[in-house]
Amino acid sequence: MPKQPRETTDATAPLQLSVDRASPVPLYFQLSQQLEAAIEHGTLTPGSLLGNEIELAGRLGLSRPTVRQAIQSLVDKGLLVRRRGVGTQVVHSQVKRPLELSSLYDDLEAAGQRPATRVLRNVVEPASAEVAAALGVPEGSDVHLVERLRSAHGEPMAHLRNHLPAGLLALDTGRLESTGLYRMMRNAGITLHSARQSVGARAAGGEEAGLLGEEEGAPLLTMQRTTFDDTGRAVEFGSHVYRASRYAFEFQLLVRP
Amino acid sequence: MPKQPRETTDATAPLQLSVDRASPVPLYFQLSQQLEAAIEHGTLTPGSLLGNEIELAGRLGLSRPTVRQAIQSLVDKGLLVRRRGVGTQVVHSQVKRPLELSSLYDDLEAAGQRPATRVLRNVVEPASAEVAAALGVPEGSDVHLVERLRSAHGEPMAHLRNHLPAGLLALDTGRLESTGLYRMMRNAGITLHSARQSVGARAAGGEEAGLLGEEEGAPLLTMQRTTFDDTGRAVEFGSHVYRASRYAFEFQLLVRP
DNA sequence: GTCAAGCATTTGTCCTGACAATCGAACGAC
DNA sequence: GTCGTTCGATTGTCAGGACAAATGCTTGAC
Repeated sequence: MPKQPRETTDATAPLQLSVDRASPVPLYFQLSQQLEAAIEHGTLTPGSLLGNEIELAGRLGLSRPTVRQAIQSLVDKGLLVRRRGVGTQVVHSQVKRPLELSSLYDDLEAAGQRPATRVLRNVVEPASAEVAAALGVPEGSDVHLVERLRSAHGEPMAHLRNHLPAGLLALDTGRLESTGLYRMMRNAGITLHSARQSVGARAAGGEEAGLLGEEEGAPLLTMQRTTFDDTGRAVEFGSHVYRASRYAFEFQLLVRP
Repeated sequence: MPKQPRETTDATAPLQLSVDRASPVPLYFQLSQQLEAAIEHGTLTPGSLLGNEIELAGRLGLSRPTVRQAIQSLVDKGLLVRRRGVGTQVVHSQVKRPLELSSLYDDLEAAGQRPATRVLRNVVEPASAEVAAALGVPEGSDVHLVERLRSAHGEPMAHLRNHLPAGLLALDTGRLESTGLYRMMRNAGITLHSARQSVGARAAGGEEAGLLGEEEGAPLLTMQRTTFDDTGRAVEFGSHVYRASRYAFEFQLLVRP
């Protein structure tokens, strides 16, 4: 019998895919964005095959490496799975968003909570041993200390203490009260890259209980975090305390093979 | 004046790099491993230039895309930084290990703590609504429930409740007491891929306080986690409670650009 | 009927070649 | 001296081709 092509359900066949070669946006990125949108939107359903790379490249007028680069970026995000001899499938899960360096301000804002910030202290002081070690600066050298109380709906949520290397950023108190620290850093051209975090819990002491509006001894969620930019330089060391009754960390981990 | 080459400190020049074309290990992987080892070992110091890709390719008898693939994998791990027009540098930081899906058992063992596990329950039961939603199975269908108490140095550390889809894994009580759940899953050929976590804190209730050896009302660290394998299937849903006085989560986040 | 071998399909790896975009430094005009 | 300009160096993007390896189905042997 003459060859009968295997019954493949190429889910991209009916899909509107196109690239604009005049655009300055890289071709592989245009393609990966369209595929990601189709997955997000449900046009590409979980488990559906993507159609083989060579045919896809031909249909779009691209080379195979370019198509592969687009697909690979989505595989890295955990949205697609490739299997040799089989094809590329949309991942099967509830998993959607990749992990992000969570910013309390952004988290609250995304939840529609209208965060408010009160700056308690905004000073330059000599670095303690702990801060110096975390930031990788000499002990006793100048570092910024920013201490803030963050609320939502008028209720205190968290007490934030952050140390930053001096001179990294203009830390205007007004801006600190109207936006988040991470956003300020990004706007200053600092690209955040990685962070080392430690999350624990402890009972509230008398002073912080009063500050946060909790009973003494109430459980608090604590986080210490050192954040690094893309050159590996430490740009922030934070010691935060959250009211456990009002906040929990949510995040997603991707395992690198 | 005739061209004077820019003073580049190509740190790879004195480095012993070589690839074995007879090996079944991909060339780019051989190279990336050697570079990673050199970084880990300190032979490649933070901030040092890597030497340009074309020259490196020529020196090793490889093509540029292969070298790029090796370098890219290390960039993805956060060990290297590329800058157009400048070169590729070893990242500058304390950051070394990429993030991992932390396993309490492995964490304790790595810390030399000799973890011990007592299995409190190991049963199959119908899935509650919460568990069914987390695992993506029908409500009321069979799921495994494993409840364990984990100790170190004879002191209880954490109370672990895990739900798994029925039939995924043979959950032998003996093995559960001698190793970790994640290790069992990996040994069964399940490749863990991603996890969605929520970390919070609360005060200990009377029952769990007794179980963990804490006072009632003592702060506890809680974690809920759904883990997915590489096909996006949920393979585990855990609700864990840790003694805040004895444990904190440490992990590292990498930000995807 | 069952199991092994073969085959088509698809991704994985690797090569060569080309041009664009960006960065840093040297150079020159003022 | 200071500020643009130019230029070399380096990574970023893209093309097209070739072969290897794994998978799953089909076919054939027993």
